[in-house]
Amino acid sequence: MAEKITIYDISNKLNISAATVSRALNNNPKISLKTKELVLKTAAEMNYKQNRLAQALKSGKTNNVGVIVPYINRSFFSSVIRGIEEELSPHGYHVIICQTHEDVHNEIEQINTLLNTQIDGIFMSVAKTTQDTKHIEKVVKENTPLIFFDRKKNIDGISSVVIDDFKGGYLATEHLIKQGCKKIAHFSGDLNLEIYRNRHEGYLAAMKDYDVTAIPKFSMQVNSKIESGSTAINDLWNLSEQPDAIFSASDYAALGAIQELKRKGIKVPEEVGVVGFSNEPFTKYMELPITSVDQTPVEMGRNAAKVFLEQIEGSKTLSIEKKVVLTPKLNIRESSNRELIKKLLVSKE
Amino acid sequence: MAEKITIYDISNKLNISAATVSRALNNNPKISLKTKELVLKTAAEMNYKQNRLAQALKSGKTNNVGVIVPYINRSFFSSVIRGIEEELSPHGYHVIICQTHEDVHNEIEQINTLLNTQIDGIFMSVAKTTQDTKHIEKVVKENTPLIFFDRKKNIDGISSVVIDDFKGGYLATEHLIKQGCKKIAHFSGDLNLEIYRNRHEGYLAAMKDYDVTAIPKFSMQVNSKIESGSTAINDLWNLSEQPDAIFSASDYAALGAIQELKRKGIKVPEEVGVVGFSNEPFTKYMELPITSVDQTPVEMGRNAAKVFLEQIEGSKTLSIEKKVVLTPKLNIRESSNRELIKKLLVSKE
DNA sequence: TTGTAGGCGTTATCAG
DNA sequence: CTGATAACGCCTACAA
Repeated sequence: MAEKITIYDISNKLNISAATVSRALNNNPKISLKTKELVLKTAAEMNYKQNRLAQALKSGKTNNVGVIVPYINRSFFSSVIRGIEEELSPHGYHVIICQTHEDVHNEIEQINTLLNTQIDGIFMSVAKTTQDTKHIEKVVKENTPLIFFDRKKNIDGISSVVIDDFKGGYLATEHLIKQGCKKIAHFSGDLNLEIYRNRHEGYLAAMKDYDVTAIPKFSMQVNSKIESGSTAINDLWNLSEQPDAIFSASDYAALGAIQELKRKGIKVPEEVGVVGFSNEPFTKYMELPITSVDQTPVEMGRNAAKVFLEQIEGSKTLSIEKKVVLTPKLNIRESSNRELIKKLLVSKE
Repeated sequence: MAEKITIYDISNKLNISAATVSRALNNNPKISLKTKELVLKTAAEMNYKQNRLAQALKSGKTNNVGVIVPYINRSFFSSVIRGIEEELSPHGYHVIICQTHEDVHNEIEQINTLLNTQIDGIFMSVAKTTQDTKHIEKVVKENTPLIFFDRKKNIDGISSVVIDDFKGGYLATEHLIKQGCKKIAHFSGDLNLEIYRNRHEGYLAAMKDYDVTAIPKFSMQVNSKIESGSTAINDLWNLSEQPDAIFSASDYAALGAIQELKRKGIKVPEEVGVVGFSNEPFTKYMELPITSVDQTPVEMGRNAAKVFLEQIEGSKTLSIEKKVVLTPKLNIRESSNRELIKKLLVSKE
């Protein structure tokens, strides 16, 4: 049962032409109100459903967009996708997701199959291993709108939505300085990635602006892993002098640092303040909640979607490259909040 | 530039028919190796891309599936989606995501637009507010494969993949009993939902099997929120007697419980053991890591995908309803592990 | 206002 | 083995 019914089925039943049915269904002005209502009524009765596929083939527009991310179940990425979906869904778009597993080869593959499916646009955060960008440039050449979010490459004509990582690094460091920290260490990620370079530079700039000496040995490259954070602390504590604060470009490394400091009997934040980056869900649930820079992922997704919509509304030929930079938000929690701790201690006495 | 090129462009250039080109491209046996290779070569040169849309219109198969979840950025759901994507992607399917925001109206809307787009199948976890299931039955009537995961409704002919919530509840409770707990409380979720009823029954069954008295007042309905967990603890501590363990059907409520117990100066797990449910990422990062029942979401997604594949391979008419029940996994951590704590204490002395 | 006809890109059928 | 043709379901000039 439930044969697919088409506009022809309706037109036969009503003894009118399929064209008329089509017009009635599409609010075409060139049609009498009477026939229109009749068509609409019988369409509903016959349980007619528009075949968006045929429509898409005709119009060259599928109303589908693709989103390419490393892993869909990372909190950050799934939140961006949520933002994209929520912004685009009211406009009739569907979101197709693809994972690269941080592998360029998958990235290339995904882009190709997405183009085959005739999506109307692509949103992507490039894989860590992506160096060559021919596959990405190809998308632009085919006139398919492409929008980078978070992890981007600098390619002419491609819009992007990112957060101001420099500012994020600056805010985090400034906050630690204002808490009275004088010797602030920085755990950076892979400095080949722009985002980590920017966070690092934000850190250095804040140190400079507030006349705090940035000790070179205190800038360490640390993976985004709990163990790496612990190891880094041990490395630091093998030096001749130790920091009184850590600004980590990763929440996981920040967590590892806190765990290791605790093992060493060092008090956080009294002796060492810690700030992380990304505002991973776990940071706020900890017994000692971790201060972290929020990348506002849902907002990022929404903005990327808006850029896309503007891009397809605008004239096709004139595709303006738009660079949106969102301001990160510092969520101050106990791991860095000396004032709060002091108050708590006083109130307990 | 980059005009869309079709098989006709290739056929013109080669002075052969489009049909032959099509055959060459599709590994059709009825074609000479020579022409086939020629076509393949020039197709590559001309940068030809198959239009999957036209193919889909012709074949009635889009190679797209839809996944409907309450929120895509919940750890559990995004992990299920990951599993679905990873299992289906090698088979050439794309995954379209939809969110219901726990609202039936959105659910109905999403199902309709998905059907319009001619997807090949739907995966879904129903919204909490869903009572009436006409919109879901409609999908089956249209012969579109539908597979429930986690939150299902009992509808004839619909396959589902869930975890054995009863067993999850049983395992958690059994574990607490084996840790020496005698008065175990249970925080259940909304008992209108099957999953929570099953967890509750698992709890009761374990208590019975081990001859531990289940005190009715210790079975409480608690929301999946941190504050609700805290409140529940306060309620319990206003009773004439208190539990020595909590099995919470929610990790968030478990966390709230632990926080409140700590505020009261009650030691976890020495005085009160706590077990949660879902294995949310944060549970293992806590200073006191929380024991929790893992729902193996990625596996759930993979299995749902497999059921789908079987269903479309099999004859269309004979759609067998398949019920897959996965075994949950108890991750024992410090919040319930008295043995571990004892050892740690001894080693410290 | 309505009908006719052609085409979107592909594939399947039927001749040749 | 290859070519012509129709068809998938819809939309849109153009004609009536």
